[in-house]
Amino acid sequence: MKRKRSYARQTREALSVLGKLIRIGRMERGMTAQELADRVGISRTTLYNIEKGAPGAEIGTVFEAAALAGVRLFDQDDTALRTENARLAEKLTLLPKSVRPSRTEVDDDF
Amino acid sequence: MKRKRSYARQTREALSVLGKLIRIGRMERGMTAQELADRVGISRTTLYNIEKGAPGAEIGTVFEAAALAGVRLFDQDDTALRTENARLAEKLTLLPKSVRPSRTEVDDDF
DNA sequence: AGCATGCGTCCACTTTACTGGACATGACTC
DNA sequence: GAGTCATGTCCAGTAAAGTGGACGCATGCT
Repeated sequence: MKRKRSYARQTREALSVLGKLIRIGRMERGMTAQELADRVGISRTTLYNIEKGAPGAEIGTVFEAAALAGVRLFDQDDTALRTENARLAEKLTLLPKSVRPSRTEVDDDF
Repeated sequence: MKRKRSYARQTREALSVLGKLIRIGRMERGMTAQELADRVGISRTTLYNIEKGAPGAEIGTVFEAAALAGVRLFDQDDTALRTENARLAEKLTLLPKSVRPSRTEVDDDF
């Protein structure tokens, strides 16, 4: 049977960071949670959990969401890894309390 | 209901690469599939699927396996990302057909 | 060669994540 | 303030992932 698991701190942090990267990438592209969820093919609830860093989500959907949000993942030559992520990561601490893509203009620098 | 999904090429590649990194890291540490599975708290079957790059696996267990196998994931300052992975990635193409950690010596350079 | 060990893979059963809907809250516009 | 839109969060039903066991095969040891 499937058991409830515990995760190392490093694992939880990685999940949290990836979730935030996805959220930042999504907002930068002016997508609502619903829009991204539709493109990935999951419910908004699940995307919300992914962005929160839930460990139970399927890795395929998480990676797909990341890809559609512009987050670089593991590549054959993983030199490409940092390029985009590093830029996004700079904004990790700037996450607004309640996030919502501006309706008046998109692609602002929030 | 849960639907069967399709994934972008980029997503499948990321999954495949991560799986291989885990396998390489595990072998470098002289761990059998069973040992790593036990430490993560999953079955050998599931670990096998993860190393194969199955998109359905839970991201928490995949990241945990990666952490225990020495693969660096997403960090707060993601400068650390490449260091270890780049070294492992050099061996991506050298994967032996049938893998098994040598019993006589561990930590060899294969 | 014979034996032991680890991997590749299948299957029926069980547990879990995903879903869709619903409701509250926060933020922006008029 | 009223109206709108996006997010935060909960829940019961349902489909899918995880499990343990089993079997064959490859590899390494003696």
